[in-house]
Amino acid sequence: MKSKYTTIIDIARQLNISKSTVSRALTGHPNVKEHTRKAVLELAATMEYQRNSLALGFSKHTTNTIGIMVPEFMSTYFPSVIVGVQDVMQAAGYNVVICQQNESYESEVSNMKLLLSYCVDGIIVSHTKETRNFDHFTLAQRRGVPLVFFNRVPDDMNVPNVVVNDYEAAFQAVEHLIGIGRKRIAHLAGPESLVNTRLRRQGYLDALKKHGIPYNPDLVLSYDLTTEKVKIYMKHFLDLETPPDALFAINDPTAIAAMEVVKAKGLRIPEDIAVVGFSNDFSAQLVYPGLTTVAQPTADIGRTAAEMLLTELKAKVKNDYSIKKAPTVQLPTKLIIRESTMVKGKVKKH
Amino acid sequence: MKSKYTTIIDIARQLNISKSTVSRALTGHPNVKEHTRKAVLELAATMEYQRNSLALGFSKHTTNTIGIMVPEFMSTYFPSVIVGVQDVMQAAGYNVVICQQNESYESEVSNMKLLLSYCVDGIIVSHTKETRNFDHFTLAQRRGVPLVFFNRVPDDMNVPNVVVNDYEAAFQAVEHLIGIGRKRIAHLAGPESLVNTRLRRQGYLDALKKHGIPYNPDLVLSYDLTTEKVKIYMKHFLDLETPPDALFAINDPTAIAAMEVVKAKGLRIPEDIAVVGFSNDFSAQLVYPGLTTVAQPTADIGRTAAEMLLTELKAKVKNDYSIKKAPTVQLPTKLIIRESTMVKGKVKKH
DNA sequence: TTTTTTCATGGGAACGGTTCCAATTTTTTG
DNA sequence: CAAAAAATTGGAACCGTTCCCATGAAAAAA
Repeated sequence: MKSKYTTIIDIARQLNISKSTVSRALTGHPNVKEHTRKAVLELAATMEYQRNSLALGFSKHTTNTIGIMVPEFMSTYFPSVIVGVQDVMQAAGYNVVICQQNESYESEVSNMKLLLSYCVDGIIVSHTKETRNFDHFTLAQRRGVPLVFFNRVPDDMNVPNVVVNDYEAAFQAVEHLIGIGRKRIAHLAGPESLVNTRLRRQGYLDALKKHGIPYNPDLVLSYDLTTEKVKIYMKHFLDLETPPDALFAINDPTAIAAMEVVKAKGLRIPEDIAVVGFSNDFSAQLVYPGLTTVAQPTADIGRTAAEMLLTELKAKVKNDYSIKKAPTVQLPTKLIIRESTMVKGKVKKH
Repeated sequence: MKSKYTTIIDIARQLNISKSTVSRALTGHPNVKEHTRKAVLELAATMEYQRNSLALGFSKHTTNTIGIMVPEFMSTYFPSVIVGVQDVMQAAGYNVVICQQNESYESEVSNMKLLLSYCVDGIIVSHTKETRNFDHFTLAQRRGVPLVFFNRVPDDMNVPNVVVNDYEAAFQAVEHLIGIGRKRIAHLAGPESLVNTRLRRQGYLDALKKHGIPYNPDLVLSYDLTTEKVKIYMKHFLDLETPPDALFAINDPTAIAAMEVVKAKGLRIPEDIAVVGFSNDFSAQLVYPGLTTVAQPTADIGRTAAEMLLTELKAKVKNDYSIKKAPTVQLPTKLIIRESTMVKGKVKKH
């Protein structure tokens, strides 16, 4: 049995015209007689004709589709970036397919191959916490498929990217903790592989230095972003001879998991330990007490990344393969102060 | 300039053999001399050959890729279903692409066309709250592309689906509210278009009936699942002459938004108003007070849907287009009782 | 050694669409 | 009304891969 799909050949046969004419009629080519065009369009509708994108992409080597790949989406950060991306790309007439690596390097490589083998026109991506080898990304570049990174950006690739000033934001966050009188500020950092980890930690270190607080290596731990580890490390902090009086966490899930430990131990937030997170996840406002955190303009990050990709796509069409420095856009963050760092009476009442 | 992609023809030319042999060597066909196979594989590696899935899918009319489409992913429900789906499908050797409708019918139709035009082998889907016309889904069926629905299932389509017993779960949730002595139980229902809305409301109604509580239409409002509306409707409930003493919300985001209103008004939860949500979103345990809710086995829902799709795909290969009733799998829910309905002293201390 | 079978390879059609070029028809112009 | 120009249409190549069929070579059987 033949395929159930209607093809332009089926239409051509029925109308006794050539498939070229059918193709022209369907794509809106000017040189088709009105009468013919109408007949084709009508028959196409009744036969439920739908253009085969595989055949099209195959022959044109371009698909009008872009991919976005995110390492996870259990927090609201990545989903909301995606919504921003879809916003812009759909308005520009592009389709968007989403891939998720589940924080697995292997998954990332295979998703990348999937996207490339389907000839997407461009890819917006944030890499996993495991990624140390970037060959699968440079491959895309060699193939002429433009990439735009956001949030997690490989530091030795010349590639357009959208980020926030992690260093500055972390600096401010820690300065805020110092401002409310904290001296023993612990830091739960992320995996070394992420730029964010390094930048935020540097911000932490420099804020301490500026205010004359000596750096205490016992109070800084890098970890792999799994909930179990937070619990272990936070317990470790609390069991120190002189435990910390504040925590700056690499992100909100970390902060929230740490808060659980603090509360379970019967300590008060912020009185005993003030806590600051990062990214202003939706849950930051829900948790008790409300979590002070660095807000990122997630939807804007998505929109900006999408616009940068559109620029790349246009440049590519014009064959403008200039080997200049790839653009970086830095969007502003904002420290959102909530109860987890409000000491003087001003605690939200429930 | 030629395409930057390496093709089997490039390899064939370099090795001075035919493309058929190259193809066979690459796909692991048995009838290739070991010597030849090795040469091909080596050259393919050095030339960074990567099979063009468009050409492949185009010629075979099957792509080894499935699509999953979800209406939104700002809550943890859908992302965690997706993870379950990926789990099973990747193990079965399938690629997974994700689409998001953003609760827009238009987006749903265009995503559906996108997936079909890319010849995905099957689609797992939950429709938007706006969807009333299901032609874009029956089209897939007519094309022989198997569908599996979950959570939001069109009620007049004979299609495999994975659900929970919304009716029973709602019944239990409301019975629980009655059990703690509530008589004026309000219900914020979802849009009429969703089966879930209707089933959960029926559960609500029948629980009231069973316990001899007369149904009060003033206490039931259907709404469109937008946060602004919750606020308006919840205020409306609280301004009633005799306001409700409990709320059963269609889902957790609704419950949480409603709780905001209650707290802003200075009322206590659960003393003045007890609240129950649905789905056990990650935020349900974070919000203060902890939200009583109906837990759904999200990852299992995803895994089950994926397995059903695999069954469909196998049946299709065997040409087993039996026109029997499509299977429905109902997975168990569990009422998670938290502080938002704990009256007798047992309130979690912070 | 001859015949048969198996193995390895090459050739070419097919998949569905676009696009260029040539051919035909229609329209315009002289 | 014939010639030129423009509009419309058909034919064929092309995109990368698989797969069927044919062919030739090598191995096994007679």
